[in-house]
Amino acid sequence: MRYDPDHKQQTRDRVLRAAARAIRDDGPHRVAVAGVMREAGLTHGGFYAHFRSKGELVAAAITRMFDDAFRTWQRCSEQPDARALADYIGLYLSMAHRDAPGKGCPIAALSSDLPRLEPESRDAFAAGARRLADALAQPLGRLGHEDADVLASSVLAELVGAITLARCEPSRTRAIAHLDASRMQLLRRLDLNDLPENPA
Amino acid sequence: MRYDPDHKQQTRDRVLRAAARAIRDDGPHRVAVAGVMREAGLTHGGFYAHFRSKGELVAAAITRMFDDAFRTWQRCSEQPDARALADYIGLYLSMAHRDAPGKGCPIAALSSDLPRLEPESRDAFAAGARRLADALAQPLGRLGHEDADVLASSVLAELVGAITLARCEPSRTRAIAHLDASRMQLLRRLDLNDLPENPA
DNA sequence: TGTACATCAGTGAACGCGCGTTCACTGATGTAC
DNA sequence: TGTACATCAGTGAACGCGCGTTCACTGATGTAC
Repeated sequence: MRYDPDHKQQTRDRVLRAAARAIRDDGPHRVAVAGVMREAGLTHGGFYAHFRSKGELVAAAITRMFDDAFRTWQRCSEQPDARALADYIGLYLSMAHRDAPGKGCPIAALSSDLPRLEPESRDAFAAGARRLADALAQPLGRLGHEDADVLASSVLAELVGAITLARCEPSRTRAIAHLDASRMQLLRRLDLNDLPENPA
Repeated sequence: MRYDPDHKQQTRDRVLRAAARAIRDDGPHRVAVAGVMREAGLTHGGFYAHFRSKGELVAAAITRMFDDAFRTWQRCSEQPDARALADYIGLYLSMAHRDAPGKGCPIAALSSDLPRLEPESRDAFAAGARRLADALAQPLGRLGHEDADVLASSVLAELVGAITLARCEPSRTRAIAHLDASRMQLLRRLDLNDLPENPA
């Protein structure tokens, strides 16, 4: 081994990170291999030393996005259940999230591209989405909600839909209205309205 | 005028119909002008007699999609308010809708492509989405819900999100579970559970 | 009614461009001696 | 410690392909006489 054994792995990671952002921002079909490599500080020719094809990159990047998304949830879930849910809803339905698809939830960022991707990517995506839905169900169950799985699916649906509507709306005022509407309805549905205001 | 004065208009309509389906199924960036023209029974060269650019086609097709989507709602809304809402929710959250993005709701079919489109298309899209949200608010208001606009936004978000989750899920069983979960939650939220079963 | 003609919707070859992919090469690195 | 060397991550020119767009042309049509 001529180079640090971690060297290649680190490069691959840089490429993946660049891809995960670019794919969410520009869509899997508009992202170009050369552009991703450039963002990672490399030239396009070296790409195939790390991935067998663009499709393989997309699938790997999707897995990575969901790992990041799950980490966001985990940070919230270090708090008590009600607080965790309310905080996650607040983060998810924020204008910061609306304005930065490249750093946000892969479901919202890639939803309509998904049916058009290769099976490899679709499976990575489905696994990530299930993991997130399952994670949300746990505090809901502990808080005494019946059919926590059903409720979690419904909550995730409203989160995804609300950020989608907010992103489709060029007017910032109206985008905020969509986010606020779903936040209010979700907090009411989940009985989280009596929480003290979050300083963050 | 050598041809029937409607002739060119009819051709343009055929192209638009083909584009509206293809754009929803394959995404605006994967749709090729030549393919749309072929589906309309023409060759690609004639395209520019009808549209100034592919971007103009996409914007016009988006307007058309929302006209179709709005007509679906209007058919439901010929019934009493509660029935109209329940039927629309049932149609929207059906596996038939999940399996045919090309004939379904443009918001769900194009959501993540939208931030990447030209302003012309974005504006056509926003106008269509507002029209649908406003339409849903009316029966909700008449049924006595406070803040009908807020509720309509929240309902539309859950509809869009649920069909999105169902389309991201390769397993049909799990896709049905997502649709059922949101249908149950929506009917409960809107107090539509005591309606007699719909024969359709 | 019949014929020559003007119109213009539609045709298809051609263009430049960006993309995914390949491949012969480079040069920085750690190792063997 | 110093030098020759083998490795291999990364380079960049080149490829074929599909796409959006252009344009000179065709031929079916209704009209003028």
